[in-house]
Amino acid sequence: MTLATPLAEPDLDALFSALANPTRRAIVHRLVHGELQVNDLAAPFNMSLPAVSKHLTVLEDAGVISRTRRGRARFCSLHPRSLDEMTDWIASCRAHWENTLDAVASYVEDEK
Amino acid sequence: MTLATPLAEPDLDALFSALANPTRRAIVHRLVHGELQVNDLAAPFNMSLPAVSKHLTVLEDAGVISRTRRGRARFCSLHPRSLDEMTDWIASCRAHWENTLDAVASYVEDEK
DNA sequence: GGTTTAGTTAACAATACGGTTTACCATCGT
DNA sequence: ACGATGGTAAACCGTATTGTTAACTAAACC
Repeated sequence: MTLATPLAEPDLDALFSALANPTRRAIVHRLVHGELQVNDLAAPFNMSLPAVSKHLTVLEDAGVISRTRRGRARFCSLHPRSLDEMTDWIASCRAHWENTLDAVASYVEDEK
Repeated sequence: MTLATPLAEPDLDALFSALANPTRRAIVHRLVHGELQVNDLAAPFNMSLPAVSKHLTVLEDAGVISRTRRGRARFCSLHPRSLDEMTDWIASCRAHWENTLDAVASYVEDEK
């Protein structure tokens, strides 16, 4: 039997909460087209640079992006692989769900 | 051109942050096997009933579950459809990303 | 060497989150 | 009618989140 107590899944905590913020999702969508330096990345957002920098830290800690220094600029790039962990979790839900549906279906079938 | 300013996506905010908590993910996983009344649902968790009740409210507001009253019990059931919105968002990222990879690949190809 | 450019760190404020305990309401059983 | 059961609401507390401004570090340019 599977345990209901929430076992530690710090990656998923960080991943889901990283993407729970619209600014951070917009950052991810911008980075999908290729790497950008922080200034260019931050330009369209209506907030201070430190605020954007903090969002980048959140995304980096969650493993969604990485920042590397080149000259005096920092370039941000996406780690799309990290998003797989989330879709895997959701897929595992759906798998169980569909098993349940199948079980119900076959039960109904047996009743006939 | 797509706008970088984060347009309102309240559903995604609520969905991602609903699943950013390990207790709430465990609740979802338990409900995947079928509906449960709040007491049974809450039993394995090492926290008070009001705490679980609040988590259920968060999940309900995010559209992940619904609670219906039958007698004096409240039964919780999953709305797996709601999870699609998240996977759609992630898929849209991946689609852009793969377009970018394709573009790079064909660029490299052209260079040869 | 001094100044500009790029970005982070620090300190702070307001609000949200996640838990508690107590009080409450509604339903069932006797 | 009354007590027990199932669950939510209210009030509260500590911590985390999201933003601000000001100060700082590091590379680039003249």
